[in-house]
Amino acid sequence: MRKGELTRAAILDVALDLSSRDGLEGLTIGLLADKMNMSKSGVFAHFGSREDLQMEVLKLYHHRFEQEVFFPSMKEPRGIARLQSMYARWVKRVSVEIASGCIYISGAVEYDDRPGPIREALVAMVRAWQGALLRCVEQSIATGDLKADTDAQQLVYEMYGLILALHHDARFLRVPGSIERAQAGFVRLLASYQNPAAVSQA
Amino acid sequence: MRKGELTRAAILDVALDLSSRDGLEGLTIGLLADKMNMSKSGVFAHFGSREDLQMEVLKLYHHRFEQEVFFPSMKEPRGIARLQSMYARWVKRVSVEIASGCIYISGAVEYDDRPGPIREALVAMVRAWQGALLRCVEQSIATGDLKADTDAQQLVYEMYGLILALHHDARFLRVPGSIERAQAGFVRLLASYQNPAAVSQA
DNA sequence: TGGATAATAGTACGAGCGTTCGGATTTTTT
DNA sequence: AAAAAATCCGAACGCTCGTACTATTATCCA
Repeated sequence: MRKGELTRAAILDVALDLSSRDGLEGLTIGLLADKMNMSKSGVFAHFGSREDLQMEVLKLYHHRFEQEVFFPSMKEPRGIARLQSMYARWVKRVSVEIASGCIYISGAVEYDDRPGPIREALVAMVRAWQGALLRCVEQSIATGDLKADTDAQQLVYEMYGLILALHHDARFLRVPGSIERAQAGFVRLLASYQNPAAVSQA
Repeated sequence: MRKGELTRAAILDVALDLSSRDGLEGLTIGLLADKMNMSKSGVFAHFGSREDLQMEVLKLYHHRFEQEVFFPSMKEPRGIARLQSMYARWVKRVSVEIASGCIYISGAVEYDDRPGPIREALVAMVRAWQGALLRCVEQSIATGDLKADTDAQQLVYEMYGLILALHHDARFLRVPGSIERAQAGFVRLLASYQNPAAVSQA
């Protein structure tokens, strides 16, 4: 009972690593077993199916993302400070994932046309994150940090674009300095939407 | 001799369709043969290997991208007009690919950690496109359409981000209105970098 | 029109995939 | 310490994949 949960957690940890590299759809029980020095059936026994395994990996990734990016930022005061914290932590996380790969981003490509529970879960998670960003932007408008006529959805859209470009240029093209571009883009983005009154205040 | 080339072209056409949907790495000779009402070996005989087939599909995609986006824009006069044409045609193309998938974008995820000739070719193509955008931006600076202190690389980075966000939100999340967001983002982007003198001129 | 040549089909192989099942082994509980 | 239960392994299954080889059919050129 206890040992099982332990190795199960260890398997999921390695599985998350492999999935980051090769994608959730590239995750293979055979390779996972090798990395764990276990038999295929031994690994398999901890999950009812490969799909269940993928789902657990996805949930684990989601959990870590929340822990590293979302929750710490919620401690910041509402408004632009929290928004900046969210973005900064997001960039930091993706920067680390330049070496390993980001499941939200690779998953978006893998499951854009592959129906099923994995896609549904993934969509829900990304939507939740975009929703969190949206609420934060709306609060920033309410506090007066951002202009009153700010299109919140548009701002979130462009923030997401900066992150996607970071992942693309840094991980795929391996262009140096992409992190700085992601940061500079956000600064320019805020400059467009920021309330002039609040700027001069700060 | 002649009929072979004909069916070969037909195979590549269908292969491009399948690759757009499932990715180059998801392209399968068996499925391709089914769609062509041919045998696996019949299809296979036209290409020395699956990798050669993938390479040909990639070249075909590149060719179509050039025909639809790059070449027509080069007829526009240098400067911001050409840049706008490039972006507009790019958005238009990706808009169509919302249903089918974009190989440049899906390929960036599939081959970000998979070495080999396919990756090399893909990187070269994307770099070439970004290079074309970069030159166009630099010309726009030279003509005075954009501010003299414009960071050309940064502008290209952000343009690419807008397109990636379009593909992400429209194809994966299936959010309506993403095309308009991509266009609005570009307008705002130009407003940031555009030469005030040129703006009042226009 | 015939003979060379190209184009396609058919079959088979070996590898890897997820999955099943029975038994051995270890861990936990009584 | 004995019984019960959880854990893991090994082998095998059916499937799909890319590829190789042979044979048959269709096409092209003299």
